[in-house]
Amino acid sequence: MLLTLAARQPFFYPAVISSHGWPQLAPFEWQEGVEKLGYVMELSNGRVVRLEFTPAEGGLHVSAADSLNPAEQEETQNAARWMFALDLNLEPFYVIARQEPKLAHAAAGAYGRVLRSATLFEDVVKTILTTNTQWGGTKRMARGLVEAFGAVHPADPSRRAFPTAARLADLDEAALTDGVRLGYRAPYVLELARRVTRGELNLEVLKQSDLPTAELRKVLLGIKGIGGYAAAHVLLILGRYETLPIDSWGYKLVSREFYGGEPVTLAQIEAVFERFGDYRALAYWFWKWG
DNA sequence: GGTAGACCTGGACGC
DNA sequence: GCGTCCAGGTCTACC
Repeated sequence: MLLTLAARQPFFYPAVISSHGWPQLAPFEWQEGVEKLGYVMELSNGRVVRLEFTPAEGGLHVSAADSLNPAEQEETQNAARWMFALDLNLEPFYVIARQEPKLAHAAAGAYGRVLRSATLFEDVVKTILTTNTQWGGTKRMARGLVEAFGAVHPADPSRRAFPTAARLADLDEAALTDGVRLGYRAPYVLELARRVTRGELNLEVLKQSDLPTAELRKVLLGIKGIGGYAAAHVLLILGRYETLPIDSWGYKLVSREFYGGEPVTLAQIEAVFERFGDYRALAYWFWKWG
């Protein structure tokens, strides 16, 4: 199966790939040199497919070795549109970016789309895995979850999808601490999976939510393990850019760039980016540091 | 509302 | 090989 999906212009495939570290997290599989992003996805009917994303003229190619029926094709297509934010209109951001030398590259190179996973559940879990650990730890934990609990691709048992909330909800905590070594994050992931499975928290509706960003942020902060940084990161994924996802590295960058290396507070960082209004998180995320 | 300490892991380092 | 220290956000208890 090969689909060609048109993107709202401007669209630049490498800009999405390099938007953050997600291509390095299972079940993504980035193939350097051939510009190919693999992804194993469990469809709503339980079927596991392996997709490959490559750049196309004006958009994105989505290919699968598996043959898909029309409903499966539609689900795959919708997932790809979401993951690459093909319909996102970033022109208001580019208008701002063109006026700031440190952001001009973003407008010229169509930066601003942030790669997403197929489900918001997967992205929230991965965001929890980025907290209070180094990047190597995040990769290890994501890989561990996929290898231990992801649904197997039938034609290639070495490849698995990201585990669904329902699959994780059935586990006991020891499976996540002793098995995947999530550490103290294990109860957070477990509680999130159980809330989603019980229907107490519907993350997927947040993708299209009309809630004001402040309300959306409250919902995210209600998830154990999601604090200020993580909520802002999930909001960035959702296309809400009013809050800044500042981690400890971000403090260092802003300190060096704007405050002569002196220690800075979050309020000082927010003051720097306030002038970018509703697009301040994109301005921070794609700022040309140094 | 602000702050201190605990949480857990892997890596770096010294012995 | 072993022990110690540190980095990395969030939670909870406390003020």
